[in-house]
Amino acid sequence: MNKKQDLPWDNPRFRTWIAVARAEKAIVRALSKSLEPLGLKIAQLDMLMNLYRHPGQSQHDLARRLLVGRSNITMLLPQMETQGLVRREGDASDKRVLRLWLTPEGEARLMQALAVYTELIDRVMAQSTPAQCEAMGEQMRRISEALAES
Amino acid sequence: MNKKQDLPWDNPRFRTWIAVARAEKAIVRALSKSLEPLGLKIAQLDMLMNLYRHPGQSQHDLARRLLVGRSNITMLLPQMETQGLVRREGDASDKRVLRLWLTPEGEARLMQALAVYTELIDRVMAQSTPAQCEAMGEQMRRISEALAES
DNA sequence: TGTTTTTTGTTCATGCTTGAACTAATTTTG
DNA sequence: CAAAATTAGTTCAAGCATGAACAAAAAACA
Repeated sequence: MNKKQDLPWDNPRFRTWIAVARAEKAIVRALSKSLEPLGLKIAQLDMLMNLYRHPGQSQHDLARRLLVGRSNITMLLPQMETQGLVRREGDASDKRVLRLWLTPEGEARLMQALAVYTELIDRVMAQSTPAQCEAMGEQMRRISEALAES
Repeated sequence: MNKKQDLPWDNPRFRTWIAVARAEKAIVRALSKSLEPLGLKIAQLDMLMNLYRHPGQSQHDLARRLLVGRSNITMLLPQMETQGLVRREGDASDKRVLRLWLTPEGEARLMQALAVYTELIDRVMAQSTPAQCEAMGEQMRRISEALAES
């Protein structure tokens, strides 16, 4: 009945999760700092990326894709519009929904930010081979699926 | 000059990072929900875990280990003391530092929470072999190191 | 058609985290 | 030893994310 053997620190899966959480936090901090000169926050960059890939989507869809609440989008959008990065337009056939598009300015800023972003990620993951990265990404996607089902 | 080839979505490392970030967010949400019945937030559990492994450490050390600001510790501690989970005591030889210990109650609560925690992690990572987990953890630790150096 | 239910977006109060400014204690330096 | 610099912890205001309550619009239903 050695209690220590039951502690999660001896559990490989648990130790891995701790490492993931710490690395994620460190990357987020580093990315925040790197984006500062561009006048962008991570949440804003996430929005820009999503709007680039899914132009004209509604606020509801955007919230779902970003895994945030709808109110979050509402609170964030005015800043983006003020900066001239995003354009918001009412849907013709459904007066409830507002559809979102990147402005040319928004797309340009996104490209600048992506350069910074990929530089950081490439640097940070440089010590893993592409195959190792691919394997890791696959495991992570399985985790997301496992949690989405429940 | 195909612009698309420069986009990060085609970059394996970048795609891996996106998967990591999404999985991390999903796990954090799930863990939050699971801890609710125990009356613990994740930040509090992190504190308990750290105090279990490093009893008597100062608030400054704790903040550094948790990768949070010192003020964060100051703001969080009163709740923990009120709940009777943590004991705070002035250092004899240095009147600036306050040292922290788990109470028996705190240790008991920690053990309950760890059971919930490991159950979640084990379930979520069940589709990866221990070897795969170990490899992933190793890569993540390398990332943390890469960021700590810079 | 008229009533109920669902959906979209907003508002607002709450809680968490942060960083800057501050006090007190300690260490370093001249 | 005295002055300056550093360190530990606190306070406070600001920024963000969240969820509940709400209004308007649309869809489902009878």
